[in-house]
Amino acid sequence: MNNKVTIYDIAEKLNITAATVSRALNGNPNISEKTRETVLAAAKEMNYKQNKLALALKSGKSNHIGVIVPRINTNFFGSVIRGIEEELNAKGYNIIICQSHNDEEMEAKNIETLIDSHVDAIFISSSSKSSASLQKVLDEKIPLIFFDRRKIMNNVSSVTIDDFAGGYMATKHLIDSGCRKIAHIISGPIELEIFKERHRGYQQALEDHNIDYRKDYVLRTNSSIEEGKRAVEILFSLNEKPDAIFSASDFVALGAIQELQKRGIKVPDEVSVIGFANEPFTDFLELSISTIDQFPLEMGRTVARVYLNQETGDEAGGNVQKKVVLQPKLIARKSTRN
Amino acid sequence: MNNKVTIYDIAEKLNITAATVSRALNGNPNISEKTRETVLAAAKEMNYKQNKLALALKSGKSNHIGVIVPRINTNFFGSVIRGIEEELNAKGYNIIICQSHNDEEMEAKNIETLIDSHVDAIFISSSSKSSASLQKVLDEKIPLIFFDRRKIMNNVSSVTIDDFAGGYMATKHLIDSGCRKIAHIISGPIELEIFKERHRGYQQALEDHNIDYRKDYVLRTNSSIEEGKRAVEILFSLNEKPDAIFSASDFVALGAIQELQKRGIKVPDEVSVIGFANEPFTDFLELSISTIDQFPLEMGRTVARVYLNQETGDEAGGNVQKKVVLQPKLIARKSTRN
DNA sequence: CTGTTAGCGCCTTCAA
DNA sequence: TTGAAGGCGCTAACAG
Repeated sequence: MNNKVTIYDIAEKLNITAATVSRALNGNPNISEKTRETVLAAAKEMNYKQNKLALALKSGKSNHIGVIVPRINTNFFGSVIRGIEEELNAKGYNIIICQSHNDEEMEAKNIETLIDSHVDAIFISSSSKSSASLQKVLDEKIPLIFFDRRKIMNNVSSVTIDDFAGGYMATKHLIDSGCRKIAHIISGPIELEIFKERHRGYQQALEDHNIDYRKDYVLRTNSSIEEGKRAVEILFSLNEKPDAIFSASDFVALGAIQELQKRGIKVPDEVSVIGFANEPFTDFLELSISTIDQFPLEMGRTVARVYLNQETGDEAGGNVQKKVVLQPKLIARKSTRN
Repeated sequence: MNNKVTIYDIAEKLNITAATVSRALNGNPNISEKTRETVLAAAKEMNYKQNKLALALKSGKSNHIGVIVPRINTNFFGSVIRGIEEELNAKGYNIIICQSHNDEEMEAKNIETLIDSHVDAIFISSSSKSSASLQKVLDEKIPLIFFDRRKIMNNVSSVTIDDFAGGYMATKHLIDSGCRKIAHIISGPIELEIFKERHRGYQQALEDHNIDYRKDYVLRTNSSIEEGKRAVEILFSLNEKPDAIFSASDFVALGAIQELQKRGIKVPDEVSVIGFANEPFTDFLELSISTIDQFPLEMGRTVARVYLNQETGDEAGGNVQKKVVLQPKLIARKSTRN
């Protein structure tokens, strides 16, 4: 029952040559209608299946796409991947997923593996400061597309959200509700564009509303609940305590809220808190958390489409790379006043 | 800069033959130390990289493993995949992920694609009632391993948790805390083993404590927050209202709690609620949700190990398939009394 | 120890 | 319209 039927088997049975079988199977026009039908019938009957490995070797195209994310078990990345998959599966691609765990070395290794596997393209939300590994991808002439976390590189398409706008709208939302002493938690490596931009949006919003930027109101942490608690400890040991917190991560926002409540500080009445990413749990809580939606599913679909477009459009000529920027959306919930 | 160096290029440069190069590269003992060193040096210098596609075609082994899950963007499956990946990447495998969306047809299509891609094995948390597609995998002599949601098939290893025990301990926990009118929500297709088993555990616990099984206390839903709310609507329109709910899904448990609270029913004082899966959000809530932990990371790692073992152990002879059953753990939180 | 040959399964010129 | 031949890159069997 093991399926090892090749075009040679079909050819033999039909007393023709493998080349003809190949032609029939691939819709090559230089073949008589009759032979084509015969071949197709035989192929079906013999339960023939094209060996994609042979095809890949021959054509140099594997129909596999590599996707690298920091981690898979978060709603944001899970949804992006889902979007990519939906779009790409329909076109006959499979996706190979790698996790970098926010580690530059691991990411480099993932890239290595994917190149080795001859993927047709790599989509990445990069955790690297250096672009060395990424450059390798380009050197191999493998299309590279950034999503969410991009780096500045030539000839590389990207799909991101406008993190500056996200930071701005979060901060403005706090300001509009009357907050003036707004802290910001940079909940990830400041080297990454996304955090820089969110921070920049924060700064700009303050400036536009004539609020001084205070260095002691800006903290750097990792993205975890624990770190959110610690951040509050630090912020509330200051002489002048903040009346609002804009965290670049929902998890940190949650930790902050928990610590505030533990200290008997009322959210949002005394301190407003807003997060980033719209992870589902933010909506589950009794005190639901205001946040910024990044439309991950849409992002994933867009990444896939950008790739497909630039593949088919290549001959048209020239630079087809594209920088798509999606607009984030403020989701106002109970952890902030309105 | 495009890297197209083959063993022929190396051979040519060194005035030897490709076969010798291959031998040197693969640690074949039949070769002089001197040539080996020369080849290795040249390979490094020329930045040679083995073409895995050619290797795959030649050997019939792709070093890709297909993984099929209902959906990827849930903590449970995300973590399982993470566990699989950790273990398998280290051994040079890549994993290809497919989502079935709980749809039998989609799952069949995924299987088809993976077979076509010549994956070395398929790991699946199956959503199918029929085993037809799964049988195809076996017909192709591709190792198949179930995790979480298994089906009864010969020659197939599986890694699951003891869902019966999970259902039993959840129910017993409610009974121990004084509940007697315990409802059960089967939050998924009853055709799936996992739900049958959890239900059986529920029944057994009732029986062991001399509590009658009431059909009107057992509901079937999908796994969503909305369905949890609806379930409460139905249960609390009964004459004799339950004093506890055991849901086979955390999401449904959450919905149920929200609806109960909306109705002014105190959780856990008037009604206790326990879920299943230990999704992270269950611990984030102010009223944290009691649940059953399934150790997804461990499950993923185990699946990978079972595969690796049965691959290497094959020669040893005979049936190496294995049924691993992990023990779940009760996580008592605030949504139940203790 | 090394070279020659053949083949994994497919596609694609070049001839006929 | 079809056949013959060669090659994608690698490995393994058989000679020498």
